[in-house]
Amino acid sequence: MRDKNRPSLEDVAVLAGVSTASISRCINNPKKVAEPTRLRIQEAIETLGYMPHFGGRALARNRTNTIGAIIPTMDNAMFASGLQAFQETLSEAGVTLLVGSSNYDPAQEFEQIRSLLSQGADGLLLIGQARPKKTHDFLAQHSVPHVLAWCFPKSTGHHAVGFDNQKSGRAIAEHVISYGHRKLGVIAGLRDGNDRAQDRILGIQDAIDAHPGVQLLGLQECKYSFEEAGSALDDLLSGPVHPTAVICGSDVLAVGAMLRARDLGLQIPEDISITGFDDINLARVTTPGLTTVRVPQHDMGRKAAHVLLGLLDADAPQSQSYELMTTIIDRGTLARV
Amino acid sequence: MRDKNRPSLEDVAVLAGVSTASISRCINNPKKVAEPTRLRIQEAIETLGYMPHFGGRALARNRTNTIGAIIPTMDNAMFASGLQAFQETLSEAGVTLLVGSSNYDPAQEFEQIRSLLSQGADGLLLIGQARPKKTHDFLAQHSVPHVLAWCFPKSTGHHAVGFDNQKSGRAIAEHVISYGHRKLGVIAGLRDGNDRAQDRILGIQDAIDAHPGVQLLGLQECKYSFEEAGSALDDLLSGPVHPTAVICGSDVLAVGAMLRARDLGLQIPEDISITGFDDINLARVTTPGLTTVRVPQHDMGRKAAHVLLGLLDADAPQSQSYELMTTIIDRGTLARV
DNA sequence: TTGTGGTATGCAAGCGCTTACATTTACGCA
DNA sequence: TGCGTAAATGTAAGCGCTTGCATACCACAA
Repeated sequence: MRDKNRPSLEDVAVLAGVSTASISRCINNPKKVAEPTRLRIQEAIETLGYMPHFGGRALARNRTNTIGAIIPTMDNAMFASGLQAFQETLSEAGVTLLVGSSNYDPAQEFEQIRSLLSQGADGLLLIGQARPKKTHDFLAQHSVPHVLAWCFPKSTGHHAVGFDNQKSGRAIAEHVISYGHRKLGVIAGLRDGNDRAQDRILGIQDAIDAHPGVQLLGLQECKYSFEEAGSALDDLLSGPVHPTAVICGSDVLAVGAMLRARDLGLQIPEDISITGFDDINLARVTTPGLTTVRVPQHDMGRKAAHVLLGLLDADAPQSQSYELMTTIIDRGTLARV
Repeated sequence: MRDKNRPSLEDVAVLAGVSTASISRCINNPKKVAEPTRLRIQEAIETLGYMPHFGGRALARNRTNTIGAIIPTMDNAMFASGLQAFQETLSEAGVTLLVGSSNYDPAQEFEQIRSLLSQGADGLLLIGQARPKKTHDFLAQHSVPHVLAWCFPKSTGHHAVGFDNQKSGRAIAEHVISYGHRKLGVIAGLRDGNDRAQDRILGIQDAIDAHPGVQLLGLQECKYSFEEAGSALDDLLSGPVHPTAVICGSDVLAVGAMLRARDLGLQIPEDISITGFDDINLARVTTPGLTTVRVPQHDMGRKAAHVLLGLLDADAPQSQSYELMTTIIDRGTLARV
């Protein structure tokens, strides 16, 4: 099994004329080694091109310095940019990122959790709070340090760095209502297994309930794609009464609806108002710009990394959860009526 | 060091009443174990919630089943979606993805290479071909299996899955010229250390050189952000003669230019034509839709994964390189003059 | 009965690194 | 000079898993 080409600690030790222990110390805790020895060792490492063997190290330390993240998909800029910030922050701390994707499927998520864990992840970043009991049990059984992002559960004992989807959903709906809209439509992501989508809808519903006279003419669920959102808009417009505003559960959905509306010859926002959620790049680019809810993706990623690192650092002050605030960005897709 | 809570092979062996060797075999090669034993073992594994220890396994096998990818940034949907496809494909093969990002900086890339390798990556996905000698030497010294994506070098002995940036750059420029444009401007990414940006420019230059009468009025390099691209457009428009078309090195740049053009009160494409490169979601969403070069991001990610997996599989037919084709997508930002 | 070949399992030697503990060395001070 | 102490280094025992080799067992043929 031994790889003849790869130098081991042993080899370095021989070259430098010291024991393997000293090399190890020199690498992990340079102060414990005398200056001249250290130089000799460093030179040996250099000339041999030595790199510690990951397996050996992980075995001896029972720690990999690796953290896993499982997100629905990197195809949504939302998660991609959060992940980018997450990775950068980990990297600064010398920790490496393992990535898995679930495609919004709890079963796949479970598999990825298993997989990343068996790859030695010391901790995990997970999106949202809703998951099958099986998954929860698994995390508990193995006492996996993990933090949840993109949500902020009030109750559970999980660590979380995110925002309150329901509150934010309510906020954007209130905003729409405050513009005078009374007949609303909603295009949301598939709720099943997706608490973020679910909570946003709940929030919207809250707002509607709080305003007598405001009615929800239709609620469509669909996948996060332009095409599906377009069809959802079709359905919303198929009834006898049309909504004056369509609140969408994500920017991708909103943009899909906008594209379809344009194809139908509808002016935005004159003929129909549309709002998004997330504030990804797309939202800045449409004409008119998309009125949406800004989610602090980078902050979330960065902060989640800090919390997770804190969780793994035995002598760090116990990490907390952080609730981040969302804000409404008014661009041009919401009209006053 | 021993983690009291974590069951080891030993524990399972005791419970199942067999040797550790059988357990190991049962996990890695079930056929080598008799039916009844296998069931007994599986039950033991189940009740203990046993999961193989990564370090032990990596040490014994000298293989981690992990592959690293280092991309400039996930903040660009271009790379994010390629990475998504890459990850999915690896996952199907039971391989886990490690991610590093370089922010277009060769030094950072080198660090990430070191880092991922020392985390045990069996192979690497890298973007583009241009890198410092130091990096090349390092890869060679450690004989790291790797494949290059987003490029298709003709000469080197590297494995690659990508496309010819120069050819594609030339193609889009020819396209623009064929529409009658004679006064061109270019907004490109920073060339330094970025062969994709560089090659695209070379291709554009090729096309210009091949058409006497066509002139390049200005070439701006900038970071991949809307704002910088906007400023670049300003600069392009600051001369006495304005370009009738601006060829951009990426969709992000093109969209940035479009936004600025709009702010300046210019109609696209009547007053100025703009083209992109990549064909990310953004390009479908602008008004009018962005005329751009489609890069098969998903295919590239998927194929790169296959090639890399092939490289690592000792008894696989030797993997090849693949050149993928780009196509020009005509939307609405290119006018005939 | 014995021999033969195949299959199922166990034994034990690593894989490369870390670290508790033992040993050596150097130095200051009585 | 001798002793105590601290700093530097060495020794060796694991960490959990894989795997070549040895062993045990069984069915069948001679």
